[in-house]
Amino acid sequence: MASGSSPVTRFAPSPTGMLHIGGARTALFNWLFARHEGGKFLLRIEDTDRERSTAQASTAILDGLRWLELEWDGEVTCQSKHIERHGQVAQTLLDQGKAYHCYCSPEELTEMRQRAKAQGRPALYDGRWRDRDPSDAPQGVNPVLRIKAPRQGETVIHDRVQGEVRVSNRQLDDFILLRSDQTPTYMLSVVVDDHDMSITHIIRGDDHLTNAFRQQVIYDALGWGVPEFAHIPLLHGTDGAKLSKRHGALSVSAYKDMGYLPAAMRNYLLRLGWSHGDDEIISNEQAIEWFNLDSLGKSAARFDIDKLNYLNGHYIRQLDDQELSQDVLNILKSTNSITVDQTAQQRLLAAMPEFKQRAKTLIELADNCVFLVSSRPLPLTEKAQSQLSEQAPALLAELRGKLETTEHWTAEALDKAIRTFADKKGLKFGKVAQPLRAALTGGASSPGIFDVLAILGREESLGRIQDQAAAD
RNA sequence: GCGCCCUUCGUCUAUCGGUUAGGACGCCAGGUUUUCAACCUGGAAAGAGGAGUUCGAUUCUCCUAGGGCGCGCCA
Repeated sequence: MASGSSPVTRFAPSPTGMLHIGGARTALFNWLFARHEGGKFLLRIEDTDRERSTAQASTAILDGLRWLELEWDGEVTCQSKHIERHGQVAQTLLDQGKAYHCYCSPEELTEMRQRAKAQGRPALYDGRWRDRDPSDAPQGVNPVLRIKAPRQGETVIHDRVQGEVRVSNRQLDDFILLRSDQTPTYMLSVVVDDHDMSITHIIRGDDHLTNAFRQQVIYDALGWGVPEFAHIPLLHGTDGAKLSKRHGALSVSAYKDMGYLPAAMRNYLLRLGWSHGDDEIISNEQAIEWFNLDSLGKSAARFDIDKLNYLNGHYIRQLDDQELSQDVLNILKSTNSITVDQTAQQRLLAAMPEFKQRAKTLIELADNCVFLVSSRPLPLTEKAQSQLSEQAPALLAELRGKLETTEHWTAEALDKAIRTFADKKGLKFGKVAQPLRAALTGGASSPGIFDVLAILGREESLGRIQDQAAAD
């Protein structure tokens, strides 16, 4: 049983695709539990399906975990390395009469299931080779090895999330341990590996809940203690359907590309199925301090991008300006083919305190920053063009003359100068600010106009105003 | 078909038999204002349905409905 003072959890993905957010959350919970308990968080790649496993998927999963900053302990284990050991365990089961060979063909099994379904019985293997004399074995057929599952009574698992779950053994059949090519099945491999790796807590999606019964049967046959189970509810897409690739870009790397922060992602995922009273914004430290299995919910949750956006905005505002401007710089370089020189870099850094207040994602932040590093003359959006119609060019020409004489190019001084200018002209401040904004940014919305002016600097600002001002 | 799991505002959730059913996102209104955000204030918004247990059920039990998962020589 899971006694002892140092729990060991594991995340055991099969390398058949990207790490999606459902898997990411499972990893997060395992990681948090291990960190909270001062135990270990191990990573095991379940690659026994040679057909579908790929090295790329393996790499993608590892990259996803690294991005989320979920550090695993020790070396990554590959299940395929333990095949020999799995075979040995199967052999002892056979030797002890707890497993047997079955010579059924796939067609025979399919027919068996179909008939059972049609008759309203569970679609299970009927155990026809269980007590059959081995001398009946057909020639030239490689048998599979099946476990002798109990036929009476019931199998009970104690789950930290689901409670005590019991099922009649009539619902369990003599499932396969070793395929006809002698390779172990998932059911055997997980049990042996979890045991050999001294896993104390198995935290995984509740799509494995019914597997747990079968695994319990193996544990019992082997006389091994069973780890603690915690089957967490699955994540659903926005529409309530199962999370799948069809429901949008749901791999972890896709969220990275969309400009989400790992901290936001972790916070969001944590609150999907786990709670700590009314707390919503939970730091990594708090999460580790607070995480427990008892506060896990039992029902499936839908993915809600709005809330992720909100959290991401929050964490962007928390981020260090230096780090943030570097992120923005990288995005701008890769997406806008803009040459970002020294001044542009300085502008970005100077812009961060203001600009980070108004972005939900890194991508949005970078978009908002583009005008800072664009070279003159700026392209104008439709809205900017309308702001620059009629009297605006003349107004800007006049304003430019005024600003040229401004001694100190600071937000404070410019504030004063422009307000005075508007007053003298008998204009509402906005009537001056909007055309100015259009000239400076090429758009109709931006952070405070004085900040923009200060960030762009005297020369660039005056130049941009000049571009849109009426000729003398 | 058989089995298991789930069901509180649109969404994520709190509630460990007694609450005006709380918070958050989103939404609406107002404030701030120089645009967009951010921020502040206020508002609308929920116990799937039905039985039972109980002085009293969102909370416990059962049934129904709906949803999910599993039933592979996949993991």
